[in-house]
Amino acid sequence: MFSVRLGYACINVTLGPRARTSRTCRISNATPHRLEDLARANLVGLAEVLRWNMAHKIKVFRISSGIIPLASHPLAQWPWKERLSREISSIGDYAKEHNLRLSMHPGQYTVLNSPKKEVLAASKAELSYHAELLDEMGLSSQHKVILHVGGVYGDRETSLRRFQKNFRMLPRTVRNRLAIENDERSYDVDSVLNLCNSLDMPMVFDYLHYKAYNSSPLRASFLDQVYSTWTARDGRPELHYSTQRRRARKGAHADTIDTRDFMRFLKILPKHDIDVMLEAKAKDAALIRLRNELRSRWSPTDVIIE
DNA sequence: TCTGGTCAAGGTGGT
DNA sequence: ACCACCTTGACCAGA
Repeated sequence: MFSVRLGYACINVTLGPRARTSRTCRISNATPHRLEDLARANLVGLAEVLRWNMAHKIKVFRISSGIIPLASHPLAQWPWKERLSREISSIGDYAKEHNLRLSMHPGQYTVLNSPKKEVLAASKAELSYHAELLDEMGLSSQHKVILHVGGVYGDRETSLRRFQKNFRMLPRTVRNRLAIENDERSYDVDSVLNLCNSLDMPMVFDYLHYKAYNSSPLRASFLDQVYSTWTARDGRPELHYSTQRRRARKGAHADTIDTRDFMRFLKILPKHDIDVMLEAKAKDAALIRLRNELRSRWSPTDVIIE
């Protein structure tokens, strides 16, 4: 018997615009006062989304990187941690009280293995912001910041070594938060698994990226190796799952999750508790639809869908 | 109130 | 060489 908890990323489409969590502004309009108003409104939105999630028994959620707008930008600095400490810690308290799993996923501009020192510096600042936000919430290192390896720059091996070197230079508090995810064209599951083993980091397995990159069928023994990168400090393994959008670029997310395909995926899984982050354009609505369909069409004896 | 151009930012792949 | 695309759309000026 094992448990699969479902989650979704960043946006709740049911609650509507009031519960947005990524209000932002342009650098040209950014003042400390304005940034603070936006961030505070975003945190109110996040609290509302988390309450909605609890009312719908959803315990896994990705916090938008835009929750503190422009947080790592050198021209938009203000003491957000002090100014919003009450709001941030109250969200953390709520998450701990209800045993929520929160994660974050910096965007494509965060490239830890870039050969350019300005890009590396900006990436370090962005990773620190992510880690500091979760730290301020008082959340353990089970609440992850999930990163891709980055660019290839014509030489995958050298670029992997540069990732290792730069990773080792990060503060411990940031390193303990990080997990690495396979992508759809540069670093496949094998290279990310090797990298994670060499750095003692957990690996996030992304199903759609795997399918886009690899032609071989997924095996439970491979997922066992992925799961073994997660220690007690990291919590249960987190996986990403999405359905390919029809007649679209390879790797494009569909609006919803294909239920039959997800059922096949469940049957492959090792008997181990996990969290699955669903990446679908319909967000919370896609999660609820999938969960309802699973419950009505399938009565497994060894999996609990939460 | 709506819309099209633009926004902090990097790297890749298709033309 | 240029452009669209992506994580996670959202802002804003001009109508």
